[in-house]
Amino acid sequence: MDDVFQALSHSARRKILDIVGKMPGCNVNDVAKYFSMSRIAVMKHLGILEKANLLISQKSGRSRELYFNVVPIQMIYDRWTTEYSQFWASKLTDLKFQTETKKKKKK
Amino acid sequence: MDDVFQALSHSARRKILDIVGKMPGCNVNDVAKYFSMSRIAVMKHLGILEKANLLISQKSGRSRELYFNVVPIQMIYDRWTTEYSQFWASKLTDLKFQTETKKKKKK
DNA sequence: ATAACATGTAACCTAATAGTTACATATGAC
DNA sequence: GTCATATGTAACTATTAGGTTACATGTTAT
Repeated sequence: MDDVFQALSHSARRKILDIVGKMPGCNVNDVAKYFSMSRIAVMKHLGILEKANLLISQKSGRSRELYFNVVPIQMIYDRWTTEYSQFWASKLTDLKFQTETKKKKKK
Repeated sequence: MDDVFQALSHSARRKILDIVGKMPGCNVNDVAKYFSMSRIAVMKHLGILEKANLLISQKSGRSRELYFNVVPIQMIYDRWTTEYSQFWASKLTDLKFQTETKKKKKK
């Protein structure tokens, strides 16, 4: 679980997930074009995502096809909707917490 | 958003959230008792959680009362249920897209 | 065969994490 | 006031993260 959260903690990696999610089967260079950092840096991010099982890759010829895997996210979703379900109902009605956090909300 | 995922990426911090969630208003030492690491290390974790807005603290006398805040988690939940909703139902997409996207990279 | 392309590996640098110990400050009990 | 308690701050260390450039390997096209 650490790996998944760690992988998702970097905006570049979440962006990669969005890109691959919209372009299933795209390769490393396709993804790297969206970033200003070097291709090697992108590959390291891909490696982290793959280690967290959020990406699946498959070699095809000289290129590597990338696929987004939603299962680990589903796992986290399940944890939150079960273990934290008690807080969802209670805190949603308490508007004090929401207004406090509304300003500092960013992407 | 980086802060929230980063905060959740360490199992000790997720454990802290569980502890504080079950003991609202508990203080730093109460939490530290659950860990073998030093109190200062625990305080650093608390600081990270507080910076991510997952914890709210309030001084009361000589101790600090801790509360779990579910709002940032709800924010993430919203993102996943909206942006990734396409993947939830059917995570297997046909392979038509990948051939199309690869041709477009002609330049 | 050779050139262009896609990916992989190695070595290196800087900054942030995660932890420690030692000391300082503030408060409640007596 | 004195002392135990609860928290806070400072300084240090080791490891990991995130990035770079240079070079190597494998594959497709001409």
